[in-house]
Amino acid sequence: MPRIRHTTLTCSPGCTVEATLELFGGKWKALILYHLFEDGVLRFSEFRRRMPNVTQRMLTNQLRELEADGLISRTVFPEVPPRVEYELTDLGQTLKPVIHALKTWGDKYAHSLKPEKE
Amino acid sequence: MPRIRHTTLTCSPGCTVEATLELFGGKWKALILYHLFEDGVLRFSEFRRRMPNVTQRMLTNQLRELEADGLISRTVFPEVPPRVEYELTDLGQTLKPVIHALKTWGDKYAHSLKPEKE
DNA sequence: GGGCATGGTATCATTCCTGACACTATCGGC
DNA sequence: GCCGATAGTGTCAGGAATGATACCATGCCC
Repeated sequence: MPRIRHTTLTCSPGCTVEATLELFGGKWKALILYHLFEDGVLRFSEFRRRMPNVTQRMLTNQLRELEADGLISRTVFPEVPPRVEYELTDLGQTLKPVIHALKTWGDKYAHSLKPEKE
Repeated sequence: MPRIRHTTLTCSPGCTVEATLELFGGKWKALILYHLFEDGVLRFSEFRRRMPNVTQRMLTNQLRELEADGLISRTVFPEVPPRVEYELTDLGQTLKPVIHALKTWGDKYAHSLKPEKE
């Protein structure tokens, strides 16, 4: 449903860069992954607390897409009130250096960007 | 004009991740940067050859945004036919490890993604 | 004097992303 | 029997991101 996936990877030598980016290019996905790297396991409501300006619908969406891509797993506990836990899959774990690189760069250079609007 | 920039970086601990992503989250920006890391200096037409399925308008757009963010520089040579060269700024150079991380991950794992559509 | 190359712009359409808001189920506690 | 908590879903709408297409200026070459 989101952007067209380049599964063939034949477009160009740098195509895998594109492909990787499409995995967590969603507006909140990188943040979701980041929090999972920090905390390990998170419930839906814990995400909401960490990311207050994300609507419930968006959060669900992004989580589902990450799940569909095999980066995170979703475990439902049949309790009342319901409990759902999200954590990284093995594949998701491999993204750690990538997210880490993003974070490191951001911490270092984000302040040196020309302000735009806000 | 694009996504709202988080210049304040006060939203959350992982906000810089977001901020970084917004720099090259454009559909073709990462690819542009990648090619610049590979080739050093590129003319407009050389980008077009390397990325045939990007329209001229999009390419111009993305290049201008990267320039506005201070990641690449644009040099016009007053010749005929005109010549314009793009290269990474010092700030742009610092993104190398990030793009590299994306590429490395993609090369390793992109094939193991569930195919979607295409 | 027509065609080509370069590096674009302008305009319009469409598709996709994102957000607001309302609504649902269940069970326990008061 | 009403409220709250949790983890959502459904529908609608607005705006942003992207694409298609056509157009422009210049000077050289033939």
